[in-house]
Amino acid sequence: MPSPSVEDYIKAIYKAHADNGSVATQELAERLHVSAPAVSKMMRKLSVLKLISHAPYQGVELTRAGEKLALEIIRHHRLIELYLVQAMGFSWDSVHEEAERLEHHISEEFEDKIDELLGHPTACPHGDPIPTRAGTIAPITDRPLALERSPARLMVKRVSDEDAELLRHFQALGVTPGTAIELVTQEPFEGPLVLKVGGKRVRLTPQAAKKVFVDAITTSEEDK
Amino acid sequence: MPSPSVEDYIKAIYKAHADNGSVATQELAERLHVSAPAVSKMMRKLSVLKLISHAPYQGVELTRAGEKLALEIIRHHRLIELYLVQAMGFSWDSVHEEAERLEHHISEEFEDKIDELLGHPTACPHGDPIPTRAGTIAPITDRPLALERSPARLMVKRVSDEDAELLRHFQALGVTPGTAIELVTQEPFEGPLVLKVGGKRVRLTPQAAKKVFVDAITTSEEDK
DNA sequence: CAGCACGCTTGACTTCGGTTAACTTAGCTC
DNA sequence: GAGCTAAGTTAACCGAAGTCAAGCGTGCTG
Repeated sequence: MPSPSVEDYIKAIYKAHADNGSVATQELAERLHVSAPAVSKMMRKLSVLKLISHAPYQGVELTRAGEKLALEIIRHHRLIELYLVQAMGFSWDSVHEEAERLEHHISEEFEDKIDELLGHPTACPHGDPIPTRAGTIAPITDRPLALERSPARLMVKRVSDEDAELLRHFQALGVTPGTAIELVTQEPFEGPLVLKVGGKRVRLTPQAAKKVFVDAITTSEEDK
Repeated sequence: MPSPSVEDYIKAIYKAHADNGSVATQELAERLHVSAPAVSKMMRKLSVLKLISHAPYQGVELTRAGEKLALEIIRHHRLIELYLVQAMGFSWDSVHEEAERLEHHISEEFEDKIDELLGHPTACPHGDPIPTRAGTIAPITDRPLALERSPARLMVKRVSDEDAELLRHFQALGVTPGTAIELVTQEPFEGPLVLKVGGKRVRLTPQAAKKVFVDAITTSEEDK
């Protein structure tokens, strides 16, 4: 059974890969709040464990075993987040940290139980897909709202879960997963985006809009 | 914030004290499945942390700070156990291990939330009292069933939670906290105790009867 | 294409929690 | 009260995961 530390590294590699495509030593160091040498050393260890493939000075890549482990931890994380929100009444801005700790310490039975109690959900409170037990995950099709350039009707799919402050802001604006919004315009000189959310006009800085992920509205969602 | 390891030692000291009155190095080593030297070293550390007072070769005693820490961990443990059973539908013989891990990793907010969701309970599924947040605990008044010598009507208060097999046995017999039982007799030569539980006669080995804790029946419980 | 800067890795050391082996100490037995 | 035994402690060491300082490698820049 891998240590929490190993799990954190594997998860960070998975996320860096998903976010950037690349996985640099330094980036992992920043994500994990450790020094670069700590990362280098751990990479060797993970190589030996066959969780990554790693040619020194080149990048790092998860093996299938590493990916499965990453997805299992992420599954734990997202199921826990959703359970905390839906079953226990926590607010969506307060569950990330708790899940971050608990994800390393729950049993398979616990995982299965909350999955069952939640009715086999497919997304966490922030809209991220929940991996299956088998180690697969729905592909991401959404794009950052910040990249949308022309007015359009859009569906909020996900928001970044790591900044509680920002999550409260999104909630106050009504920008939450499953909400249909309309991008009206962007104010000049990299100014805020102007949106229509539930009939109200709201403004969102480009910074914040990077953390909101949207998709074109599908016909089945038209009734919103 | 103390490490899980420190918490485990403090909890073991508390329990050894409660069970035996004394706290020997060797006993802690057995309870924690570590070597005696590991205990010795940790005792020095806990002394420095002012969680215990420890004169070498003499026993060890929790300070008030140590006791508070022990009670906080035990509170976590018992609240988690109860939540797993009552809110999530786990069986009472399967929750000890899960609680053993999770007790070290939940936040104060989580602790408060389950306390609230459970309606500020006073006992875990095995009948052990739940310490308060302030670090107090209801005194134990029950005695091991194995020590009862004469026929009597008794109330099951607690059962030991550490052996899942035994818990299933107790459940099958109907010997659970809150159940009134009647001690009929003990068969000769340290034979099993004969009980009446819910109208049925059942037999319990002295070994098992050591793990059941009973009290005289109070008038308010007469209606059972 | 030489040189250099930056990023990555190696090396030497720390802390934490554990081990085994060797040695004290307390308390019991004669 | 001397001596032994069992329990407790100290010493030397290990592995995990981290640190800082120093040394490589890659690839961009002039």
